[in-house]
Amino acid sequence: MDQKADTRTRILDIAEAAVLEKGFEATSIEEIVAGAEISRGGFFYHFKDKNALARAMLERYIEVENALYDDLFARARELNDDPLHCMLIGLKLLAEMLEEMPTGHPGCVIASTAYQDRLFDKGVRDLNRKAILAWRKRFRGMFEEIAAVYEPREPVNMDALGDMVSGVVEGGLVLQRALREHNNASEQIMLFRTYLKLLFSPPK
Amino acid sequence: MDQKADTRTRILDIAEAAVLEKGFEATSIEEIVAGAEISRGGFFYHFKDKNALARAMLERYIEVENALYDDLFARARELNDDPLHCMLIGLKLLAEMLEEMPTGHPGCVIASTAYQDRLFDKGVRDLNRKAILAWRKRFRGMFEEIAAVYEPREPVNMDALGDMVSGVVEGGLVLQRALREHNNASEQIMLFRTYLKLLFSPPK
DNA sequence: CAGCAACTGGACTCGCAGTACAGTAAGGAG
DNA sequence: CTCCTTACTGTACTGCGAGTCCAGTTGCTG
Repeated sequence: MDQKADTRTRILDIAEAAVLEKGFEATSIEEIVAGAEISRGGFFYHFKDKNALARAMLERYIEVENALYDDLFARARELNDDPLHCMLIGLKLLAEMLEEMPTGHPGCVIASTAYQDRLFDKGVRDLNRKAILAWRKRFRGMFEEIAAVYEPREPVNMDALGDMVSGVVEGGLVLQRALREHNNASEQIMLFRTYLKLLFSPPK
Repeated sequence: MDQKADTRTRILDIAEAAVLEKGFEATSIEEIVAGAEISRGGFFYHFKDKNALARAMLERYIEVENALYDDLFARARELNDDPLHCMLIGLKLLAEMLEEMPTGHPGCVIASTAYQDRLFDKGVRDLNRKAILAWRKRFRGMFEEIAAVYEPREPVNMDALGDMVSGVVEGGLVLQRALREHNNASEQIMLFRTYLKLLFSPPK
């Protein structure tokens, strides 16, 4: 029972590392079982097929990411109670965190899943979708708090602005992957921060 | 000779449509040859392997994309000679174009390639990289022209700002794919436009 | 008519996903 | 102490898709 949890987690760890490095499709089950030191039979005991693995990975990843955002903005809130400054500090922390991550942060998982769409079943795609919608809601809420204090200088769609956080991170990660540079994502976040500063500049 | 060009193009057309719809890995050669009405042998006559196909697709796509940007911003320039307004009009045109594209525009190809990295050889990855660097240069140049007339209100890294055009488009397309909505990319571009408006607001 | 370009078609290898199932070691419930 | 379940191991097999090899065909071209 405990064994089960251990092995399952070990499979997920190994699979996640491999998938982040080279993509889902390029990661063979053979390789995962070798890394986790189990048999092929053992793998299929835990996961019905590769789809089930993808689903479990996504679920775990989304939880981690949410906890990370919770933590990041909680720390930011402690540093400054103003919603705008809290957001700016949170994004700064996010940018710093991204820079410290050597081989690109997990955000990839979302884009990766999105781009291999047909490889996955409906369950996986829905999970992906829900995670992004949750982030939209989260950031939209924060931007509305800000807008209650700072009148935006230009009219903006709050849903789209919420999405822009995810979009800028994902876009930055795409650039980073393709360019094989290491700080594009954090630079993009820093630019997004200057946007917010300009958008919400004078308090009401 | 003409036949060759025809068939090659037909293969590329079919492959591109399939890859955009469901990803490179999920597109089998079997399916491509069925669509192009040739034999498997015929396919391998034109392309050494799937990698060569990917490379050819990317080359073609990058050319099309560059031509598209040339055209878009040339039209924008005709409408307004001021560099800032030219950029704003160009982005508006880009956003409109993206909205009119039913199943996501080719931009995907870049992200798609980036996320299936290890599947491809160095040639493909380098092509991808060069294309993004070319866009960085292109937009950076345009932003410098703008900055010569409009002092930026906040200090920004011009390379990063250039990348932000690609990043916002790619990020928007990731969202669009994952959410199965249809105008996220164009909305993100419109938000980026308001950023530029705010950043370069008062003329020197 | 020779020769090359542009194929067709079939047979084969290989790697990987997934199935099937028989067997086993360890721990708890009765 | 035995029975049962959980968490596996190990092997053997199917099926698919990529990629190779190659012999043969068709059509234009010098």
